[in-house]
Amino acid sequence: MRIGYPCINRRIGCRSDRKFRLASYTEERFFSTVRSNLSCLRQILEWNVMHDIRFFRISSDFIPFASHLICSFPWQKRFADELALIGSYLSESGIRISMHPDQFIILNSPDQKIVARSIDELIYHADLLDLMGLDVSAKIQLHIGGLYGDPQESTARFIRVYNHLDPAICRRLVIENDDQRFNAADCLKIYEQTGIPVLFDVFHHSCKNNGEGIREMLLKIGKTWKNKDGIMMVDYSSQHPDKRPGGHAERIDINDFKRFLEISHPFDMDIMLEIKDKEASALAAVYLAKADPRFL
DNA sequence: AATGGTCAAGTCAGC
DNA sequence: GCTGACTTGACCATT
Repeated sequence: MRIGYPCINRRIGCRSDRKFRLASYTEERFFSTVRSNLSCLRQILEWNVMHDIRFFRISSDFIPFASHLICSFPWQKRFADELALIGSYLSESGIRISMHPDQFIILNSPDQKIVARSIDELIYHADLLDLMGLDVSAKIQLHIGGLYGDPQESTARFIRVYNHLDPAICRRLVIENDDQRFNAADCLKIYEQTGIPVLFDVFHHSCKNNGEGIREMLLKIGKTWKNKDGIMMVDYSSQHPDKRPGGHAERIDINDFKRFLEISHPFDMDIMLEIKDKEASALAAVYLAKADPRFL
């Protein structure tokens, strides 16, 4: 079991998700931003290793505008060496990576232009992980998309698009239940028709479910991950007391997390903490897990 | 130097 | 039909 956090380390003093405005795009700006993101990612990863955190989500902004028309810079070639270097560090340190394209990436949109742009963005994600030389256990997690007033047809559209995707995307893509539209059971149905592993978001499941328990879901979902995919990834968070249902907590609720570990024991999984204070909660979670020999 | 409106992209609920 | 949430800060024009 690994524990990780997404994209940002708040105490290290640099960011690997720096970007800039489209209006100020220049090749120089692009180049220097990517270089700075590369250098910071390395620092974050080293900090993580020092603190026994071996699961990390790389921000989709790592290469800003990578899939945008404006970006004609051959970043794949220019940064191949640097990316390979990061990749060997990841492999030798046993760090697992995930990526999570954001809400604009929708494969089941009725609008072909949106689908085409989304696929371009997924190609960028796959390219990045490929250039790092990571095996296919490094995953790209995506929600199914919109309902468009007809969940069945929207699901069918997702599957049709998936069946025509580049294999470079397919081998890394996993689908995640969301808190409003497609729940874990919906994802499992899509798995049955496509074989796409399901990434279980425990918190989203508590927001939208068909009454299934967590253990029951973990048992089913664990089977959707084949050997080459690695052990299942799970997203964990808890409810922010003041926000709408689905709002992520500011800090980890350590008792709730402990309960989750106990409920999920002995399933082996890598847990991504989607909590606002990032590495701080990850430290607390790792500390807790280490204290109990059942979990490590 | 400080400020505050704005930022590539989509969907959907709520007004 | 428009705005805000999702996420989230930081960019950048204006003062």
